[in-house]
This record gives sequence, structure tokens and C-alpha cells, in this order.
Amino acid sequence: MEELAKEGREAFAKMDIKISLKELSATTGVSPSQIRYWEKKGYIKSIQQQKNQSHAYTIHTLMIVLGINHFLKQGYTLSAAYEKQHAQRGVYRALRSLYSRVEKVERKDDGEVLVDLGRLADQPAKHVVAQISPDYQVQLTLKDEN
Amino acid sequence: MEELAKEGREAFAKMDIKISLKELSATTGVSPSQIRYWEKKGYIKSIQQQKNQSHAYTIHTLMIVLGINHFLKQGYTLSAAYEKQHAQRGVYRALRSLYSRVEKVERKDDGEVLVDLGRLADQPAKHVVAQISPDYQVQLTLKDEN
DNA sequence: TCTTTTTGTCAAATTATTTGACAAAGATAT
DNA sequence: ATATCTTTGTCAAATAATTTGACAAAAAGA
Repeated sequence: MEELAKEGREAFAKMDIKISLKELSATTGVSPSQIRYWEKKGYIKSIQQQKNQSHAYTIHTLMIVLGINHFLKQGYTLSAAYEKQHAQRGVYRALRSLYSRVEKVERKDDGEVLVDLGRLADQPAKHVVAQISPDYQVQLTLKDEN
Repeated sequence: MEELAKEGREAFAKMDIKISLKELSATTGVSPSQIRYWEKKGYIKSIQQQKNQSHAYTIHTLMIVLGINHFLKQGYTLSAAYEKQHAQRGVYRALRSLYSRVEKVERKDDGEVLVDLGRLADQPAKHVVAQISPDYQVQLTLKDEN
């Protein structure tokens, strides 16, 4: 029963990965032309060290693009789709904060993975633990302090 | 109180994003020379459509690189570090399966985010819900079926 | 219809990446 | 110590990928 390397957990939750315009487009299904126009209009941002160098986009921006596209497909105008998406700001960072607070990840010898999600607010002696079987079925259980 | 676009949740959990060698190196702190050598030795893989085209690495490979590097820094040889890391295989996919089974994500008007993590295995009427405040403090609670 | 918004296409210029060869450092065995 | 194998660094030429801006064209709004 071995504990997972901390770096991996952090990288997984932090996700400060940068991707190219091409990859952003491929992952979201939004065309490069659209992405560049949206950036020109100020709806999304990219990182570019110097002119002519390639643009880098964060996962956060990926989420914004997915959000805008989601509402675009529902018939909203671009600016309305942006506003709709903007009303959900903070959700992904909230998910990240949930995932990054995972206290312990263990892999048992039989391949089962135990993820300690932390204490219950109103029963601090009890931890919520996810048991994930080798075929990736998840069960949530309560476990007493150990 | 608006529900989060499904695409975003899925993309977040799925993470079938591809990154460049440069980005893999920047994110992990492992040099491009190392990464290419490890690939030559068969410890990691990359996607290359045709010769001379750029290599793409998945987030899964990013995790493997972090794992190998973790044990390398502890003094293991490269092959031993790989084996150590390999013994943890399945952990990240397990985490992914945990995150992707999230049933509902809501953002309340006051900015609080509610994440329904699903039912307790032994009390199926109760759901584990994470309440995440606007300053990203997380509280786990049990809620009855609604 | 006229105008504005939004997206597509293209080519030249620039930047980024691959590839392979070789050097060099580090580890291991004799 | 010496020789050998493993591992990483450096470099330059070839190739690929990206940016940029201009313009067209489609879509939406007035």
C-alpha cells in the first residue's frame, strides 16, 4: 500500500498547463479563427512573450472557451454567450480547490485506490473516503479517524 | 443557481489534452534530453503522426514523467524509478473516474459552489456534497435525496 | 438594404521542433 | 584505477508549426 507522489496530486489539481492554439481548438471544437477573434474582442486571453512568438492558453481559458461555445450553440450571440459563461466564473477554481485538498491517496496491493476527501463538516471524526476498484467503480464511504 | 455546462465538467475530468515536449519539460522540470531518452528507452510514449512532425504528450504521460522524476530525485536509477512509478499505475485514472462521476455542479447566486459527489455506498439516500465558498473554503456535508 | 459582427482563407515571415551526431558526465563492474 | 554502460547536454541543419495581416464571405442586426 503505497502513497502517491505529492507532485502528481498537485499537478493534477493545479493544472497550470499551457497549450497551443491548435490544441485549444482541437480540444474544444472551436476554430482557430474564432478563438483569435474572441481574443481580439477581449473575451479570452493568451500568453505571448514577444510578438510573433506562439500564443499559449491555460486550462482556465480552455474552460472559458468551452463555456462560450456551449451558449453559442444554444443560439446566444457571442457577447451574450460570454456573459452567460462569465456568470459561472469561479466554478472551475472551486473544483480545483476541492480536488487539491485531497489529503491522502493510497493504492492497495490489489489495485484498489483509496482517496481521502477529508472530514465531514458536522462530524469531524468521520472522513469521506472514495474506494475505487481496479475496474474504476467508485464507492463513497465514511471512515472513522485512524 | 445555474448548473454548469456538461462539456466543461467532462473536459475537466477527461483531460485528453496534448502538450508539446517543451511544455511537458516546463511543467515537470525534466529536461527535453531526459524526456527524449526516456522515450527512446520505452518508459514513456508520445504521439507523432509522421516523421519530423512534432511530438505530442498526454496528461497521462505527464503524470508518468512526474512519477519517474520523483523517484529519480530520491536516488533511484532510471529503471528502478520507472518500476516504482509503474507500481502506482491506475491511480490517476482512478482519480479521473472519481472526478468524472460528479453528478451535479451548481453555482449559487452568492458565489457558493455545490458539488454533488454522489451517494454513500451504505446509505444510498444520502449524498455527499461539497460546499465551496467564494474564498474556496471547502466543507463536506451529507444531504438527503431532494 | 445597409451596416456591423463574426468566421474563413491565404501567403509570407517568423518561430519552434525534430533529428542525428557527438561530447560529457555519472554509474557500475572488473 | 580502468573500462564500459547509462544517462544527459549541446549543437546545427532540416523540417514543421505558428503568427500576422489583409481580404473575402457569411451571418446577424438595424
